[in-house]
Amino acid sequence: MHVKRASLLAGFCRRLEHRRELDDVDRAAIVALPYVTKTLEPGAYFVREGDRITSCCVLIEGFAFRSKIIENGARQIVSIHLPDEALDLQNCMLAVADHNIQTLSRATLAIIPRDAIFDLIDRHPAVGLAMWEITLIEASIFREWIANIGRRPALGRIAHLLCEFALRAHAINPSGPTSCKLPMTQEQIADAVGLTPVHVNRMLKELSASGLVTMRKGSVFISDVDRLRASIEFSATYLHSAPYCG
Amino acid sequence: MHVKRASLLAGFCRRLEHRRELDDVDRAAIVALPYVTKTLEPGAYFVREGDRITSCCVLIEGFAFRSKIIENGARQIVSIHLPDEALDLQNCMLAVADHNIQTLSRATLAIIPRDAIFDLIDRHPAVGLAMWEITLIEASIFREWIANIGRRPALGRIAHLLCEFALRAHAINPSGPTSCKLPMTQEQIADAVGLTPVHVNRMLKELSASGLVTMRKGSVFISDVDRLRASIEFSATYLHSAPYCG
DNA sequence: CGTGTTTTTGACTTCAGTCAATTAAAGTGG
DNA sequence: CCACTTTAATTGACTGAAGTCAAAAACACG
Repeated sequence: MHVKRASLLAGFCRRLEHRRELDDVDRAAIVALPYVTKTLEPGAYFVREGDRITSCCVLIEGFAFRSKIIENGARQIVSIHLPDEALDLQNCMLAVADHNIQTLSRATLAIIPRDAIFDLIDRHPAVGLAMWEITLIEASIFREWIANIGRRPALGRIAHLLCEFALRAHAINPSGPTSCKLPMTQEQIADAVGLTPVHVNRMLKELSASGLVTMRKGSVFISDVDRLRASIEFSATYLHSAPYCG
Repeated sequence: MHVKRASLLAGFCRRLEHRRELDDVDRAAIVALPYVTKTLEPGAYFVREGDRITSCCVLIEGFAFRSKIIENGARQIVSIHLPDEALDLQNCMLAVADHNIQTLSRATLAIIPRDAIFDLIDRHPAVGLAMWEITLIEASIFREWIANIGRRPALGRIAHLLCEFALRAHAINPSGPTSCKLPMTQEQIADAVGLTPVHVNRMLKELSASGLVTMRKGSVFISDVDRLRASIEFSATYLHSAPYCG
């Protein structure tokens, strides 16, 4: 029997199918997308604000985040990305980047030429719709972050971030454990929730004292997701997600 | 000569064309979209978190905003809408609303059945792409709001909100004056920038003392947009907008 | 081991929140 | 047109959550 090497885009394809029913032709087209892979060290930039975008990256392995730098030099992280997510559909469609994209951990990407994406959308409307929906869910997450940063106290903000990450991570691998590791330093968490690293440290220690998380080696381990969720009355509707996320 | 009554969607159509070249057939299809109009009083809700969405509204006249309510009852406004903008393409595509939509001032809407939108996208891919781009720009604005709330001090946050509004308002009517009226109470501004009404009042008085704004009757008048922009080094790249907004 | 992050701590400051009362506007009805 | 109600804006005194600074400890890693 002939074994065909699986495209690294299979996971991405699965994510799309999650949103919209695709047929074999659609699936084949996604998996046949041309790409080159690249592996980056933690913290490496691969898109900077102002860049003209000529390709669209799918995160194959590892974690990444997007950020903005404001006038005074402060950084705000605006989203965190898990494997099999498209990192800059947003930038790609709009041609010029309005934010930076960086790796969190060591990560490998599949870099797809912009034209190939447009071509795919053109020939496979269902795929285009699925991609649109994915960007809409990202927008929903942005809204939740606005509310998180704008209206929740420090402890709740951090807990919310951790919950969201834990749920999204679990959604990738529903059969796995619910506890998980978020590979972010306290400084990065601070930049994601609009606090200072010192204050994040104080709050994390509180969560740690309640046995909800532990910290080690530039990562936070979320040990008791359920209790963490309950403690902040976390609602996952904004993730518009598959059943196991509701 | 036969005069055809113009569709109220002409402005919306123009907005789409701004993003993507459309042909006469596309244009005709947009303008021919079925709709009913509705006029709402200030503060009226027309979508609530959790609603199942069966239609998509275009704001014809007046202003509107979207908001979320968190566990403790606090409200966070996540976006502000101007005439000719689609108010819930986002919700519409995702079927269930993750946030509320309310009018700011008295407003009239064109309510378009969801199916008609899907049909339009289906038959006119260029229109679909233009709509997608519009939702992507909204996402870019969400990111900027995250950075605004997360990393700017109170005065800068408010000034940024005012600048953004002034620019977007001016973009609708480039020949008009740059000064403009934002029909929001100080409490609403507070909910948009993640502050308390009391503190917004203090900051607004500072801006007012510098001659940048005046307040009257539940509205803020932005009198000197250029100086306001300069004072916070406002950059409009995130609006991905037509030349006159850059 | 030594070096550079990352985390932790403590003392101190400040920006923004809270509370509560006052004033000012806008709208209503007689 | 004026009392009457309501909503929005304003003020001042006080509090407190989060920021700042700076130094020490703890890792992680070559």
